[in-house]
Amino acid sequence: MSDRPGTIETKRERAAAKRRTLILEAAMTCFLERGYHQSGVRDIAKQAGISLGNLYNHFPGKHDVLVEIAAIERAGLEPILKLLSQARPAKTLLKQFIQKYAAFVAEPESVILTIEITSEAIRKPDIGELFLANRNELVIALEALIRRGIAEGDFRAMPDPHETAHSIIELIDGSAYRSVLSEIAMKKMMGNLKDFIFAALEVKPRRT
Amino acid sequence: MSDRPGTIETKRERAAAKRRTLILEAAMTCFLERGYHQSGVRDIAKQAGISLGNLYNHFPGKHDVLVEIAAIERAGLEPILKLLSQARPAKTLLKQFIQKYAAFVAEPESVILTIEITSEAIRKPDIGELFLANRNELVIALEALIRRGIAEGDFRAMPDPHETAHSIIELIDGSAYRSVLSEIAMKKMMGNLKDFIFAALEVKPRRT
DNA sequence: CATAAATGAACGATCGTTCGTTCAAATTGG
DNA sequence: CCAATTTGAACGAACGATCGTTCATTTATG
Repeated sequence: MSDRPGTIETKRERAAAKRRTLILEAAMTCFLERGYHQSGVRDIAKQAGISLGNLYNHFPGKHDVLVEIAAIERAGLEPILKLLSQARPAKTLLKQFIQKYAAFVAEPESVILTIEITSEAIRKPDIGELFLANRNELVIALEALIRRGIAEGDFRAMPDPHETAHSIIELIDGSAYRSVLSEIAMKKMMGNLKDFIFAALEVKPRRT
Repeated sequence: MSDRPGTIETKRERAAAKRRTLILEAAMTCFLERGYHQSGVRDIAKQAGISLGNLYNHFPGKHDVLVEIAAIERAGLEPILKLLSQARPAKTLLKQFIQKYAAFVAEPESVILTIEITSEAIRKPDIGELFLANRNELVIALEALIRRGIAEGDFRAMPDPHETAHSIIELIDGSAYRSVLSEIAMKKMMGNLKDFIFAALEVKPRRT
């Protein structure tokens, strides 16, 4: 009974993991309030309630904090990915996808963090790749849904379902940005958004 | 003949104006290469080939340089606005608009500057308002074109042409961002882009 | 000669990071 | 099972660099 390395180790690790998430949450708060470049490492440490030096015991540097946040942020897409893989009618699923994805990306937190991350991604390859990888996962899933919809006769045969999937996501993203930057309720945009997307996808016209 | 204030003034003013544009171009170069927050005032001055202090004879501060650049950047939209007000068939005009606007916003310079400006606009109201004002001008013009197209029977009667105009622009912007960030030629996206937009607007389906 | 333009040193603040130190907890030796 | 030892989390002063801005001074111009 002299050594219970597992238990002992996890005790320390648990504490360290707790500190890490504490720092990440603090950093996210700072980045949201002041922006990435305007947030000093001291601000993050103070917000997290720990010392400046200790932050560097948990993260190699400021950049790595943002990388981790970028990873966490897009992890919120998982339930939406789950939704897309269900075996329900394509139209129904697409409608639900638009609703849920729009609600997710129209959160002010999400919009601001995404802009912050995007602007950093221009010159930091690791952040850019992370961003694109997550985006692509979503596009692939949506493309599969569209292809199924075409096969089942719900959607028209469009030239490039992959590009169409991109377009749909870019459309929702754009609306979400605008709703936050112009302070317009996303609710007010949803009607047109669904109408626009379905008009672009459906076989039949709206009723002339 | 001791004073010819008009001539003398304009001579000085011409020189000053030249310096101003020189500084703005230098700043744009810096912001593109390094980003706004990573570009120091010294970098801009050095790039412009003038002294640090002299920059402050022409601009109150760094922030004002970005404001001016934001104004210049979006001034490039004027020819596109002109296009939209022509008296040609709505379909033709829309097609040309998509082509020209896409070509304009898909320039890497344009994308990077826009992201840089957007991320700054979140917390700087004057930049945000400038950005939205220019954007709105474009939307209004496009909305007018869409309404005309509906009246002339080219486009379907959609619930909200203003929102539709927003959607079209957001769609093109989104594609442009992606073409730059993912290093995909905009040309490859144009086909789907036009197809998507026209499918969303047209009265008739594609041919079932 | 008066006035505006141009200069770069200097300012205080803040940046991201490193450092030596402290100290409680974990591990080991007896 | 206690004492000695090792570990690494926590700290905040300190570092050099750079930030945006100001200002006294020099240079050029009308």
